[in-house]
Amino acid sequence: MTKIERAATGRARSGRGATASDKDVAASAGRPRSEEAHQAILDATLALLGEVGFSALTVEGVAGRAGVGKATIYRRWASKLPLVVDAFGGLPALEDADTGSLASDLKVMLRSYLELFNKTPLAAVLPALASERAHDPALAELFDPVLLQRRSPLVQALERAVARGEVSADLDLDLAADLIVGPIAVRLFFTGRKIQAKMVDPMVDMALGGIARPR
Amino acid sequence: MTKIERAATGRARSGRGATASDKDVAASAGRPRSEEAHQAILDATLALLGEVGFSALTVEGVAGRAGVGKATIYRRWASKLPLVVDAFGGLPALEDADTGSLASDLKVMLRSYLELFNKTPLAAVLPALASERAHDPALAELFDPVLLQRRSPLVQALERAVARGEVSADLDLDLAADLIVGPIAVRLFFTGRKIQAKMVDPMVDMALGGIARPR
DNA sequence: GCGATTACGATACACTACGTTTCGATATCC
DNA sequence: GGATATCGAAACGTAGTGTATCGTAATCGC
Repeated sequence: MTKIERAATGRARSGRGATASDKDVAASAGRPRSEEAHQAILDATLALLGEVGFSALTVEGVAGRAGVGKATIYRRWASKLPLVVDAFGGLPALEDADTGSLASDLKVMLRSYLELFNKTPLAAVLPALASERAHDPALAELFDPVLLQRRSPLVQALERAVARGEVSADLDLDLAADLIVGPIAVRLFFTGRKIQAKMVDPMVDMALGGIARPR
Repeated sequence: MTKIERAATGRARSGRGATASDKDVAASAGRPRSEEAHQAILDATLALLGEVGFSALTVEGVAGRAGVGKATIYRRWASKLPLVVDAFGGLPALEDADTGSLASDLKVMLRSYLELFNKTPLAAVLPALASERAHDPALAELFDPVLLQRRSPLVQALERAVARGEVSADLDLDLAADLIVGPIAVRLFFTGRKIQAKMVDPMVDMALGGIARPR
């Protein structure tokens, strides 16, 4: 037994929801899959993503860091890609904020979102997965719903604003959400231009000018 | 000699501008580097990027497609990354359009830009390079200026609008440009949501609402 | 308890691509 | 015509992939 200490886990597999990227479901008899190993693999994946980035990430490296055999990883994920998708799914997403006004909601949410980019390897994961999904339909199926779900708090804030009459009811909320996160995505991913926390207010204000109903 | 037919090229190296990703400048004597090989390599790189994407792109594959030895590639580019950056630089960029109004300029430019994504492997190249630049400062130095220069027509259109008084003179043009391209980037790269040509008008109108001076 | 079953970490394997180096041949400069 | 640098081709060591197999360990059904 290695560095992973195993506690009694009962029926281990039932402890987590299927992620659709698990390679196959194990039979009911025999030794259950180690939940500790599973989490150690995901943790090591995220840590290495932050340290070396996506393309330099190797399954061998993850196995070594997690104190796990390579076969244990391949038993659960078919390749590096779905593994990273799963690890990505474990990263914190946008936290909803309901402060009473759309502008304030957005500013709070985006400020805390920017912090996530400093704490997590989000900036390394997102563009890497995006570049793969174009040529891998199977990956797109895994990745797209996870991604869209991550920005749902943004859409919820917009829906509240519609209910309050802050924005027009016939607004395309999906497009509006893209308008809000677009500048951040462009700046963070495609160029090295840092985003200061104090830049959030003008960004939101500029986006809102186009979204809010004319006063 | 393979499929590359070599014409008389004179001093080959002087025919193209240094791209800063050339590995080293050759001395003045001896056989000059083949300009045909150079172009064949870049063409093959772009073709393969479109076919198999970035991560599945191999230098061996490029050499084979270009009818060139691997050493010929490594003599000019240190690795796959700067090669792709150079090939990326050869892709067509935004075409400036000066129609008299900002809204019209943007709509024309973005519509033709969308066509580029259907004709070129832009969607495969951009996120891939973006994900690498975060962990490769040398790549960032090559990539960032090329990328920023590619959207300069957008900024020029905004400057014309400022001169015409269409938008406020104290507008942050850089941020405004991000607001315009942001939704397109998010939709094209991070999700599979296609962008119809008829969606350009509402996108521009929504962005402009925040950018244009209140009427 | 006890045997059947399954996962465990470790290791060996064939395979592929990388990036380097060597080769004889070829093209250009001086 | 000699010096020099590039050419395409091929071989090389290195590293990671994904599979298979080892003996061990954990859980189930009985």
